[in-house]
Amino acid sequence: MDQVFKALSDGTRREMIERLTQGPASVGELAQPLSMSLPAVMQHLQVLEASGLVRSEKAGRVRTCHLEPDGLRMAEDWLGGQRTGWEHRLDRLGGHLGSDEGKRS
Amino acid sequence: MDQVFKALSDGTRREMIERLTQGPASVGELAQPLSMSLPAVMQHLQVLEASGLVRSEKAGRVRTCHLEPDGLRMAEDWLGGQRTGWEHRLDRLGGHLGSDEGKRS
DNA sequence: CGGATAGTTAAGCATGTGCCTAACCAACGC
DNA sequence: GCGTTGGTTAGGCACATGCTTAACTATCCG
Repeated sequence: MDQVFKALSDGTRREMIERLTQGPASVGELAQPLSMSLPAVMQHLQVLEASGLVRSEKAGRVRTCHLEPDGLRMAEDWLGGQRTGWEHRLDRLGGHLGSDEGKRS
Repeated sequence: MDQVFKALSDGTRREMIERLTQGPASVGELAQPLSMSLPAVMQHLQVLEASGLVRSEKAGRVRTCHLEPDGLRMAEDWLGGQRTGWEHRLDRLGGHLGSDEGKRS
């Protein structure tokens, strides 16, 4: 979990993820819009893989990376859990707080 | 956004957040279960406040901290957006497999 | 007032992070 | 084979992070 949020805490890595939502990409393709050396991209990629957010396989001399959505979901679940826990507490705490009610996802 | 995920990327800070879902707490109360000096907790608190996830006010000599759920929701939304974007791509791809004539980005 | 309580500031240290360059390896294409 | 392309490894540098202790301020309580 640490690793997931740490991976997400860098803007460059989030850009890479956004790129990967549009479909798989090679390391070079990931690097192209990033104005950054290839080794730097590699390191970001390693962080993303260590976190479980991204997986990649090498075919020939090109490594193809794709998203692993379970990782995103895990982070999303933790966040949602905290938020709903908080909302639940407010419920228990007397329901007439009024204005922000009935909204749930 | 960077700051939100950076704040969440540390286990100690996530513990503090979990604590705060159960209701407001003073700095000392936050520090108690953390086996860590008070200044260290202060620094974590500053990170959390800078990220917008937590807010705190000082009354007398005690500072009371509480969660700011909009921050959590923002992070959750980004994650959800990526995931649903990815799922949507899979949808488009499911109709006619094998033809990849869409966007080449 | 004077002491205990709650927090804050300052300085310093060890380690981690993000980037670079230079060199290296492994497919291709001819 | 030989050069080119795509990726990888190694080493290093600048700065950020997470923590510490020591000293300081500000409130409360008797």
